[in-house]
Amino acid sequence: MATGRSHRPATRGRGIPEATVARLPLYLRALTALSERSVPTVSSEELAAAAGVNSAKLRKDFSYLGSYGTRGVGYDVEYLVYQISRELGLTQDWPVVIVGIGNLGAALANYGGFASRGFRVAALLDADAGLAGRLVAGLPVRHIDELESIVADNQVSIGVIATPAGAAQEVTDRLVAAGVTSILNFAPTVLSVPDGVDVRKVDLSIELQILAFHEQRKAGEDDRQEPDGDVPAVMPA
Amino acid sequence: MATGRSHRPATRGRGIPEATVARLPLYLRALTALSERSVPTVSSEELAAAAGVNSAKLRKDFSYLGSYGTRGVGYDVEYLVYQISRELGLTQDWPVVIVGIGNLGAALANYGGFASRGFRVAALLDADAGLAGRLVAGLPVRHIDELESIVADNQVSIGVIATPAGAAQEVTDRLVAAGVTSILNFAPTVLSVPDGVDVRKVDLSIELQILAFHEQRKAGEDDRQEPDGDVPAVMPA
DNA sequence: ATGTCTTTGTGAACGCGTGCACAAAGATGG
DNA sequence: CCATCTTTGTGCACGCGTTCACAAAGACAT
Ligand SMILES: NC(=O)c1ccc[n+]([C@@H]2O[C@H](COP(=O)([O-])OP(=O)(O)OC[C@H]3O[C@@H](n4cnc5c(N)ncnc54)[C@H](O)[C@@H]3O)[C@@H](O)[C@H]2O)c1
Ligand SMILES: NC(=O)c1ccc[n+]([C@@H]2O[C@H](COP(=O)([O-])OP(=O)(O)OC[C@H]3O[C@@H](n4cnc5c(N)ncnc54)[C@H](O)[C@@H]3O)[C@@H](O)[C@H]2O)c1
Repeated sequence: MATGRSHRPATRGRGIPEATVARLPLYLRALTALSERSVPTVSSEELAAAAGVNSAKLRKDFSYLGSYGTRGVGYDVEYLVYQISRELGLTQDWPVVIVGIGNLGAALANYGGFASRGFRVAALLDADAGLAGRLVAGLPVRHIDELESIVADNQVSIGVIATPAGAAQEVTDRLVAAGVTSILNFAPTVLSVPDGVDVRKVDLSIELQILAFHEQRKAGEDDRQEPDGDVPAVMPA
Repeated sequence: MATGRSHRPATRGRGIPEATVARLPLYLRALTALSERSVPTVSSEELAAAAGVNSAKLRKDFSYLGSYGTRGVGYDVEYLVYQISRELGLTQDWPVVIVGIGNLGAALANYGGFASRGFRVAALLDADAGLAGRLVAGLPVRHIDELESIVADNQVSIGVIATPAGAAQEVTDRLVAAGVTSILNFAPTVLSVPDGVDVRKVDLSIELQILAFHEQRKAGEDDRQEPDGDVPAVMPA
């Protein structure tokens, strides 16, 4: 596994910073709303406000894509929608499989935001044979044993995992072996994958704990109840 | 709104870096698993592997909490679980309300990971009068008009929004007015809140788009089908 | 054509986060 | 009590991301 750090001039032609990539969908959403209202152009200031970011940041982000603005006027909404869509790869169709059709998996299957951006649910998979054939969001749940053939037949490259944590690594291994190279993981586990496979995780529990941390700090600034004292002396040997 | 940037020595006493805070729940999860297996101590190397991070990073993270390790041995699992829990504010109970009990909201209500870390669902709220009284995960859905009294009576400081995007800002305003100061938002919208209120968002659609970007780049490295040429000339005036 | 006014695109400075590499701490064995 | 060996805690350097601030580009009016 070559680290490949030596060359790579930080920011180059196709080299869009990760932080910028993460914001492009945000801009796209704001632009789509403007497009639906038939707004022809927006300034970086307006668009930044709509997306909830700093305008200088937005301009720098766009500068990585090229010079698509017109000074004194702003950005052409339709053109920018197209450019960002193309950059994100949304001009093509992305078949997705969802594995684990329980509470969360079913909610995801019903989620309209999937189809709206070129993501098509190719199949719903579950290990529970009792679920097989049942319709969820208009699609039949299929047995996990069909995973390999479904991924191959539909050229699925993105998998969503909504199984219990204990099954997530096994499912991941099967997805990767079948040819999936991007995984969105909702199970609270660290997944290990080979190089070349991307994993992103969504973890509700972590988000809540981060909120709790800040919440506690806010409260502590007023109360200042226990500076340090009452820590149970559970010190190790 | 004072920016308050001038002083603030980057990292101080209670000043734990945000990136570290975001990793503490990860460490806590790994440590809890070790605790259940009655493992007494772990080295930074082992724990880092379990949490999927670099061991130096883990040690630096812990150094912000204090010196809880023993050189030559490692960290005492139970003690560390306690320290991290305390730091995250998980030694106390956090009542939470979930607003919008549709597909996603119901899945969240059913999620076991909530209660497991001191988060208690105080109420489920929905605007649909038809849902009122119906049991979801053992709790009755209550009408959104009860929001203010429920938040006040239960001292709720954390709210979860799972309504459609169009309703999210209005719900946010009501939550904030009622006293909620932390919001976890699942609706695909930018929320504006007053200073002192924290918002974290979970956005499935954005995650998928980020995956698609990298997926496209991977494919492009082999194919290199369209270098630039066939871009429709939709250039603005 | 010329001037004014708006807004982009970016150079530069700064701060945060990451990871290396190592000195010091302390456990453990003789 | 000393030597050895493991593992922590952290100084340091580096790179990424953010923000400021401004020159230049260009629209638009006269
Ligand atoms: N429900 C939530 O709001 C929520 C929130 C955050 C995270 N999560 C996580 O998402 C995951 C799913 O949550 P849920 O509430 O839907 O659980 P669930 O128990 O309702 O559903 C899990 C589904 O996965 C299936 N499954 C189990 N093993 C499988 C395997 N090896 N292959 C394929 N399918 C398998 C089960 O048959 C079941 O249908 C869990 O890891 C949970 O921790 C859930
Ligand atoms: N389902 C998913 O997997 C998923 C994934 C990502 C994001 N989201 C987002 O989460 C939100 C909910 O998704 P869903 O699939 O559960 O939708 P849903 O339509 O099933 O549920 C929405 C619920 O909110 C209630 N509601 C509407 N207006 C309200 C108001 N003003 N106050 C209180 N309740 C109100 C509705 O009565 C309904 O019960 C949406 O914004 C969606 O974009 C959903």
